[in-house]
Amino acid sequence: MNYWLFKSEPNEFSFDDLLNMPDQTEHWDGVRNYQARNFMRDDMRVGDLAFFYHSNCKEPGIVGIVEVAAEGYPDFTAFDASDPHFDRDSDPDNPRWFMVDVRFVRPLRRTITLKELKQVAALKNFPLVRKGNRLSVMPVQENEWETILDLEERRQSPRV
DNA sequence: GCCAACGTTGGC
DNA sequence: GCCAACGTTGGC
Repeated sequence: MNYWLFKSEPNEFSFDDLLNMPDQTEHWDGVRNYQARNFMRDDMRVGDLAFFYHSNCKEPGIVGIVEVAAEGYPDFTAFDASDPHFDRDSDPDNPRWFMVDVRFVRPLRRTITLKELKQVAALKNFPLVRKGNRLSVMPVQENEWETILDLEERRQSPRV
């Protein structure tokens, strides 16, 4: 089993939006980055757990946990000329972009902010906290996953 | 294959 | 709203 992190802008699609979807599940469409695509197409398995991260908002941070509910399959929004993520070069017979389905698991007890994550020595190599990072889907190492869950139980920025 | 130009991401 | 950092594109 692997761990992941999904970024989303809450004014586009928030963790609460996922909670309100039928079956609390939604496809993760619109990823147009090859590295992120490869994770979804090749590496994610049903039951993998992931953090849900709110980006480009007032308080960027991890707000909840989701699970992979369906493994990689073609992102059909790439074939829809009316969709903002349309890609005329993605051939339905040889799709360029893939997505998975994610299902709501639980909210965190509190938002773990990017600011806080950046202060944790054990997360030094976590791609999310590295300067200029733009990956919207990324792996989380098991020790990083546990470090972050430990932070959840604390009231404020710890020294790790 | 190099790299400048461009568009996008996303924190601040 | 600004802008640094990044990935992609396309001319050569």
